[in-house]
This record gives sequence, C-alpha cells and structure tokens, in this order.
Amino acid sequence: MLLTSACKYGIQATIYLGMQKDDSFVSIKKIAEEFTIPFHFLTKVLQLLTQAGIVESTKGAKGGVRLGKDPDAITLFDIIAVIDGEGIFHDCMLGLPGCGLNTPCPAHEFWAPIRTKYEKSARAISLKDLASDTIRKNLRIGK
Amino acid sequence: MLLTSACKYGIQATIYLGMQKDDSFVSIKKIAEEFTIPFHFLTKVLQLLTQAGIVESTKGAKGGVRLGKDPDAITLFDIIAVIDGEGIFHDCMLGLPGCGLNTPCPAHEFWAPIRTKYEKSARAISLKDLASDTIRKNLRIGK
DNA sequence: TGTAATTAAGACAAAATTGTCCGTTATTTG
DNA sequence: CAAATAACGGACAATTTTGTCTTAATTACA
Repeated sequence: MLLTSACKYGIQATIYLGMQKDDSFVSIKKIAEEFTIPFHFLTKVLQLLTQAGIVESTKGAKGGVRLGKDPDAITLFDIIAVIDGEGIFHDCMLGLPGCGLNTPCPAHEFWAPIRTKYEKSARAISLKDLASDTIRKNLRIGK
Repeated sequence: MLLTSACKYGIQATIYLGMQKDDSFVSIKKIAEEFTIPFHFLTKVLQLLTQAGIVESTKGAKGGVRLGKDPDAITLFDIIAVIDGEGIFHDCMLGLPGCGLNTPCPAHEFWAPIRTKYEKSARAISLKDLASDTIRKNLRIGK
C-alpha cells in the first residue's frame, strides 16, 4: 500500500478545504460525512496537520478547520510527509539502511528513479492545483 | 510503506536463490540467517511463492527451496504481485473504486504515470538481472 | 450567563501485520 | 529401519494501524 488510510483521509480532507470559497471554518463532522471517513479518526489526522500548520482549527460553535496557508503554498508532498513521513520518498525499497549511490541494494537502480519522480511530482503539485481541478472538472474526492 | 515486510523478505530471498550456482536446494534457515529474517515468517512467505510456482521446495534432509523457473522468466512484478497483490500497480492513490480515465480522482493525473512507470519497470526487470547485478557488483541484499 | 456546538485528548477495542512455537509430514543417510 | 533434517500447517502472541467512545476545553450565541 502506497499511502496509509490516515494519509488518504488527510488528502481528501485538505483538497476539500482547498475547494472552499471563503475562509470560514468547516466542521470535521461535515468532512467526515462528506467522504464517509470515521469521524474521530479524521479528527486525529487533522490534528497532525494542524500541529504542522497546514490546517488551522478553532473549537466551539462555528468552529472547525480550514487551511492554515495559501493553498498554493501547500504541496501534496507536505501532506504526505506530515502524516506518513518522508520515508516513502527516500527509503530503500528493501529497507536497507545506508542504501544509496555508494552502497546500493540490487533494486536501487530500479527504484531510485521512480521514487525521485514521485517526490518531484508531489512537490510540484499544490492543493490549489488539486482543488481547482476538482472544481473545474467536477471530480469526486471520496465515496 | 511501498512494500510489506513480507514482500521485502520475499524479494531478498528470491534474489539470493537466483544467485546460486547450481540448482540444489537451499534451506530456508540458511536464508533467514543470511539476512536476519524471522525464520518462521520467511517460511510462510516462501510458501506463497511456492504455491505460485516461483519457488520449488522439498522437505527432508537436503531439502529446501530453489527457484521454480528460469530466473530470466521471473520478474520483480511477479514476486510483488504474489506477496502484496497487484493493487499497488493498479489502484487509485486515494483508494477510490472505479477511479480511471473516465472518472478520475483529483490525484489521478499525478499518480497514474508514476504507477505505470513502476509497473513497466517491475515487469521489465528479472531475477536474473537482479541476481547477476548483485554478483557482478558485489552488492548486499540484506543486513 | 448558560447552553449548544465543536475541537482536543486520552483510553480502549478491533483488525491487520508481523513474529513465535509446536506438531506433522516427507526425505536423506547411516 | 531409525534418526536427523527440513518444509508444511495451524495455533497463538506481539505490534501496528484503524476505529470507537468518553470527557475536557473552548467558543458562539441567545
């Protein structure tokens, strides 16, 4: 599995937040219902993103979450890195510590270019890209 | 995580089998020690590969495992598909069923090319490639 | 000021993955 | 044939991930 469920949920939620017209807060419950994500689980995922500054939150009535930065300044890489860690972008396919150009594993030549392409693409695509695409082409994010 | 531990172990073991000079059986215990893999766990992984015909086994003294086909005829794709399934090569990044050209998710354009490159490369690289590289360049597979 | 709404935080449960152990079956060798 | 070896198969334990529940803290609003 490429991404954990937690990370998939986080990406869905942040794209949804990126699609909002104004900067008012959206309740986590709303997002959870929208995409059929377990509410309390999503809460924890969004807390991670909040701690990282990608998301902002307020408690109480009319509270909820919204993006903590310009959607243009948040990349897919950022979100994945916060929730799943940067491992997928850097680690050896076989899990060998120290695998690299100097002391590669047998799969290094195979995996390194793909990993690099993945990282570059993930760093190049922003939440704004994803959200505006979703609106423009009327894509579904979940369900 | 891209590959499960089970799959990493399976790849290490099969590369090792591909490196053997003759077609005699290697005991699973030997392989487990070589790469510090939990013995009984490796046993189960190799059983999967045996059931799939990628590996052959015999019980008893002088028993063990060896490749079940020409190393040239076994690809990295085959091994991953047997142990982790083909999902990683085909599935939507966000896990949406039915995501594809017709009804893409917002990440489809991002992920599909990477996924395809991954699959093509994995289908193009054989155990013979991996094993001969390992021998020629004296690479480490584990530890 | 009090009530409803909503995130935060922690404990706990369920499920999946990983790892361990033991008895059975099959094979070689003395 | 007996003993040693080694894969097979099932049960079980540990760990991680995923999901649920409850209480506390904070905010808006009547």
